[in-house]
Amino acid sequence: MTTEPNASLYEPVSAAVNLPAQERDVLAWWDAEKTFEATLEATKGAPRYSFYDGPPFATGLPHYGHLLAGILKDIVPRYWTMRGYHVERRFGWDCHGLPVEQEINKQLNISDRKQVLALGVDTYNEACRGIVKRYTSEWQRTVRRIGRWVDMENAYYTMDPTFMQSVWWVFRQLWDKGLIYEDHKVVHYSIGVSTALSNFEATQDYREVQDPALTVAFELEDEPNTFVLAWTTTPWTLPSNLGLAVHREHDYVKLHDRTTARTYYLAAALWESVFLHAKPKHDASVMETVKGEALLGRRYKPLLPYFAHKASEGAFKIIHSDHVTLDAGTGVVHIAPAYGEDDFRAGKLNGLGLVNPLDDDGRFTAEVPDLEGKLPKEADPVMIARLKQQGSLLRHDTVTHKVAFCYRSDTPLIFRAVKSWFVRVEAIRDKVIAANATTAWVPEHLRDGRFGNWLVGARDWAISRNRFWGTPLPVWRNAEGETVCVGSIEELETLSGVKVTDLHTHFVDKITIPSPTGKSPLERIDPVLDCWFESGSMPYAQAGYPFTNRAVFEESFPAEYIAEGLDQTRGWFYTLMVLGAALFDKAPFKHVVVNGLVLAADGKKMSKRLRNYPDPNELVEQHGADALRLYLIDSPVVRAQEIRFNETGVRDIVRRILLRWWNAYSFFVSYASLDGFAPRGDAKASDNVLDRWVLSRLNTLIAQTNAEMEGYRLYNVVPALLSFIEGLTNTYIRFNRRHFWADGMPEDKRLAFETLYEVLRTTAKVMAPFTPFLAEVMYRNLSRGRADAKPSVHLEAFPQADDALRDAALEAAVARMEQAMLMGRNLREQIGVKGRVPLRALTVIHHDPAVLDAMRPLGAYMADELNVQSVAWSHDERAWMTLSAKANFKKLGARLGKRMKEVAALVEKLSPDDILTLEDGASVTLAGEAITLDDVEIRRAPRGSDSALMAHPSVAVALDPLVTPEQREEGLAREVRRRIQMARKLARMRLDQTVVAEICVAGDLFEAAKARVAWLASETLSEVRFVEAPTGVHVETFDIDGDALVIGIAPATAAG
RNA sequence: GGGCCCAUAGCUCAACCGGUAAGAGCACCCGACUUAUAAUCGGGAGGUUUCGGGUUCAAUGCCCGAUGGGCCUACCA
Repeated sequence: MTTEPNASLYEPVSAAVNLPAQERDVLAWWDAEKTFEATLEATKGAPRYSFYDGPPFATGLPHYGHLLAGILKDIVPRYWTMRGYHVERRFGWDCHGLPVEQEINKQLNISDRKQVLALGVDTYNEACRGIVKRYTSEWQRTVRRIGRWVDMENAYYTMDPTFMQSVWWVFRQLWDKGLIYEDHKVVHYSIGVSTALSNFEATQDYREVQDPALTVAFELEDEPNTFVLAWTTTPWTLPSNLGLAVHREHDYVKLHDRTTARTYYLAAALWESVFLHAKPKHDASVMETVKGEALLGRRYKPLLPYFAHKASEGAFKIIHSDHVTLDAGTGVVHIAPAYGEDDFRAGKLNGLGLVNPLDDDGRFTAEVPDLEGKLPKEADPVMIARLKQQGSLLRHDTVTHKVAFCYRSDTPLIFRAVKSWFVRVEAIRDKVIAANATTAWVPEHLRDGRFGNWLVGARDWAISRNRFWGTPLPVWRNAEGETVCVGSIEELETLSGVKVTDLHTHFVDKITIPSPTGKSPLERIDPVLDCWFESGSMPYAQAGYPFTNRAVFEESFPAEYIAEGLDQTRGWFYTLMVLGAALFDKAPFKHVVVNGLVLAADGKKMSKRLRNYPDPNELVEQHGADALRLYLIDSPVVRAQEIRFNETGVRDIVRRILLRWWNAYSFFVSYASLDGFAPRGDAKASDNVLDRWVLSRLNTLIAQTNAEMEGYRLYNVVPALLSFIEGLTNTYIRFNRRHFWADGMPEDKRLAFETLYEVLRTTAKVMAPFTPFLAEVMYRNLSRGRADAKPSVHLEAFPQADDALRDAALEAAVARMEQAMLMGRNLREQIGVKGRVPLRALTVIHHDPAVLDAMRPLGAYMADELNVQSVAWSHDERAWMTLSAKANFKKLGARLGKRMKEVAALVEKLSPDDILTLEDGASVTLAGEAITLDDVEIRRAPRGSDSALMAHPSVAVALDPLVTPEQREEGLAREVRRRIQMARKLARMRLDQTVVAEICVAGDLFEAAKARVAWLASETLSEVRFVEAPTGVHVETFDIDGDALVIGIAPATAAG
């Protein structure tokens, strides 16, 4: 450091700072200097810290949820970069899937599959491709503005051929492991638009509707005139009935109904509601009760003739199903495997087979001649009439329930089995759970709670979608059933002999693969992959693994860190975990920080229509990105809870943290410039107590911040920072100001500068990951003239705590001092003596002399702050206070258990001598228990005396309340001084300008002022004159406790 | 319907995963200070820790139930 003394080393700093404007300058500078790239360059070759960025859908604009996630995705990588790791950050875009198709459907006015086919899949897909990058520039702007460093230029797109090829590879891996199969899946199906709907689409619109509720009698094969009663709200599914389900553990009754002269089976718990409580009431009586178990396997006559031939294939029997409940109906569920998920599962499990007499438009086929061409809802009345006529309908009621509607065609959705491809998640569930057990979550409970539960209940994952804009399933098949799964572009080229440039359906569907055995050519099957399959493949696909970047992938898998919202439990977290476990038996990430939902200030969802939240861009321009970043990580949202977004909260961060911090910095820069201070780097050499204290606090902050960041507890960072900044401004600078005002550069002043410099520059480094802008500005200015300075704070190493500088006893002593001052001010208020009237003595009381010794160096600060003439120290507590003891419940409770109460009562009766014994370190025996000082809590209370006293567990103080006339007068003189200063200020005199102060005052004030006129003159840089009618460039009249004080200020003449 | 999370001062949040006078900040009222601070500092008021049971020597915290909110999930035919 070879800076010339007296040269102003630092850029001048204004106390009034426009943070957002400053941030914009920093952004421009980062861009110009390519600082982000420089941090990557600087860490090249260092160990990798791997971060995976979950891709957002490219179809919307960024909102607070994205901002929040973006901030979490920035802070952690910045931190680990400063810790010396190489942290690549690559943005990604989720390009495929429904949201994009929907945009295009809206644009092209398309409502169903046929229209797409009519238009041409190539045209359709290219239209989709065309809008994917629509919002990238908005995203880039916002991501940049919040200070997130991420490579958006080389972002991965899930629609890139390299990405899609890796997805194929992932699929092929699963295929080879036998984890892929094709089956039916029961899905929401819209007969209005002849297409299956995704869950997302299907649950958009639930409505209350009334449906028929039929109690239908199925006659048993082997027991004439005996029927099993089943309940259904979908009469149209009855032709497809292939089974009846009971629960094996439920009780069923066989009862005779004289009204219909038949015998029925139904659940014991429900027979009365069916026969007695409803109208018409039947004359029925129970014959016997059996377990459902006893009914299993019994066969019944097909209700309707259409599929009667299925009897030979195992249909028309009574089976067990867990989904049978006793809440409503008869405790017997009619099973139509094609038209319900539970039905499907139960049917499959029991070999009932499957019939599906609906065509793609939802109309009955010729398999059911009576209903041919009818829609399900049209079939209902026909069925009801038929059942009634054939005597199969016991009851016909109506129920009101919620039903999903098609949001496009306004028709109720039905459930219908469609062909679908699956990943056998259930087969590898244990592996997935084991992989999950290796991960660390914030908040912890999610891993085994919400997410863990989800894994435990995981079902096979349906990965195919009958759509167009997505990665095609890489399966080719011919009519004879020969099937090939293709795992790469090259393989497809080899197999087909066709050059492949793009993997979307409108390219690869044209490609056929000749049959290896000379049969008909293999064609690609129809569906595309669920886009969640693609985002789950992201760790492999972003690298193009295994075709490219093998080494990069291997180094970066699994990720050290990911961060997304709580909604990804069922989304990205899940698909990542399933694929990671399936492919590599590994969790693809080690740490995950889960953020909660950002709500508007009114607790509702943020809604563009309601305009119940501030525009993110405007907010950032108003308060700055640093403030937003701190606000968000200091909220419950980083613990996966929701946050009510409050603009005033962001403003508070600016006021409570950023401005205070800035003011400390600007204080330093202005005085350092004034004095030509140039750092030598020897702050440690200072033996000044506050210098040592603030360095200790700084190192404690560093240690805490590292510990919290290593545990990914971002929410603990801001509180520690806040208390540090508070101490820096309100204790360190406030009590140290005099040092900085000294003339010249005495050693103690120089060391104070060194200390403050060290603290500010280090704080900038500590804060760099959190408030990257402000930290950058301060660091760069404070680094001027240093040979070892980096161009940017973000190229610095994150500070490590120097334990040698940490002094817990000193931190405790200063905390006691702060407490003592607080109580001192409070006492002054109690005894009604203002701060300007000096008091004679403050006594600091603590039983431990060592504690007093530690505080002794701080006595001068206390005397000054509390305006007392002397500070006394006393360890004789009993001379000042009455002591009592109370049990330390935590300590004793663990030991004593039930005897706690007894001992606690005895502790409260301890004599002062006993307490003293304890304080001296000896023990006292109570009810046979040895009690030591640690086992009790000493309470202190003032004792009658002429001193005002206040006690706190950490320290007690007493103030001598005596005010002599002398003291009173001095107080009055200070009042006058203050008024002169004020008048000077009002007269706009320069700080160093000598003035003439003409004063008119009477009574005590006059006496006090007159007696100390020389003191007043030197304190206020004035020539004080007592006159009848003050004059000057400014004349001000003050009121001091009812007495008038008139002051006139004029500049002193040059002569003096 | 199921799962998970949440409920503490008017508002936003703490409280060392059972320990005994529940803490901040903002807002409010009063006061002080104003030679770093679009400030700052002190004081005051404000709580049956949503409600009801239970476990325990001890519950804001654990258990059960209720109420309210949120997220996820789900065709009880």
